[in-house]
Amino acid sequence: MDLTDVAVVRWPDETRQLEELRRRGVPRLALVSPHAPPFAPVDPLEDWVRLPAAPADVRARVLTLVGRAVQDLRRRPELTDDRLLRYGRWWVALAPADARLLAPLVDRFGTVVGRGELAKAGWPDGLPSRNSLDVQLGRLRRRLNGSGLTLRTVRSRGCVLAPGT
Amino acid sequence: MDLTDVAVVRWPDETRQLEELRRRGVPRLALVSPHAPPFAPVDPLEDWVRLPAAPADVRARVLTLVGRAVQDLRRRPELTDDRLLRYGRWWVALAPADARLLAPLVDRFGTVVGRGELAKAGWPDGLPSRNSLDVQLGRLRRRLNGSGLTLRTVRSRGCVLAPGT
DNA sequence: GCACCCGGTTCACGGCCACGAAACAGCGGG
DNA sequence: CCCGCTGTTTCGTGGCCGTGAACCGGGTGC
Repeated sequence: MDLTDVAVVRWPDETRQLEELRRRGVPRLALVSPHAPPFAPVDPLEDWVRLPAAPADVRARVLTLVGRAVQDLRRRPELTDDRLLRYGRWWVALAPADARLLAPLVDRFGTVVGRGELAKAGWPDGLPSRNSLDVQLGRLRRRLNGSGLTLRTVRSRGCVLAPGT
Repeated sequence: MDLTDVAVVRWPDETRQLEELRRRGVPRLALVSPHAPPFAPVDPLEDWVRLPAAPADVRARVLTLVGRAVQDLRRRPELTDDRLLRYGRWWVALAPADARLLAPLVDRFGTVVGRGELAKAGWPDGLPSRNSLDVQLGRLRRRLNGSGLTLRTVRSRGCVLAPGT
């Protein structure tokens, strides 16, 4: 996600294109003609600037939109079959145990997954020891360092994987 | 919520005021000096316009901010049954006691909940001590720090959970 | 004006228990 | 042979929650 992912259109000349972009949810900047009435953005992924405008100002607005779009893109992590965990640009290769453990957490991203369920997912035929789940969770946590993802525990309920550091 | 609820500051001259407004979550528009570098909004409740600007343009941007602020006020917190409290992007895991106590407050968001009701919700089988409700409320308050939610007391009436800092 | 109380806030403390980190050892694959 | 993966143990720590006490501002009665 970078500058080129923001659409820039003239307004009101390119109203049709603008509507198409809105429909597709593309972040967009309207360059408003000198004598046109003021613009009214329909969502935070839309901005406008009155012409004539300094290139630096246009660029700044585009950057703001990129920032918001990235926020938005960081919706969900993705766990592939070959144990790659992706989150935005970031990724790691996971150990088999970590991947099994993570599957339900990614699946129910942002909501609580009970310890029982985690245990079942990580060790389909019975937990080896009462503490190994905690240890494995610790390792998983360490592996998520710098990812923008957090594995937080909800005491006596389970764990939740969510955005945040 | 109307035009007057949006703060307008000059930038970079009134940077201090701007920071205060950010801290308080007030929607704000920066009027950027002709030769200052471009501005970088920190959230969707912040916008900017390069001077000189037509009054109609400034007004349009203020209106946009008002619209977003209204959206923001409409937001309600959500308390899941595994003790996650969400409010917009923000969330916490709650302790069991906090969750019980919070339930009626979320339920009747923005209106006063009597102490008696709170006590009953938090301790279904009798309050342990005269002051434990207050203590627990204090802890809950602390937990809501930075959430955009406030737990305010209405003397001799009860408490109200509402947006604000 | 003064003492007093009432409702509310904050602090520190302690017991309990769930988690979490570190360290070590066995295993297996490249 | 080395390294990464995984299980096990041990110990520490930090969250949770009740309790007592100090404190504070605003009434209220004298």
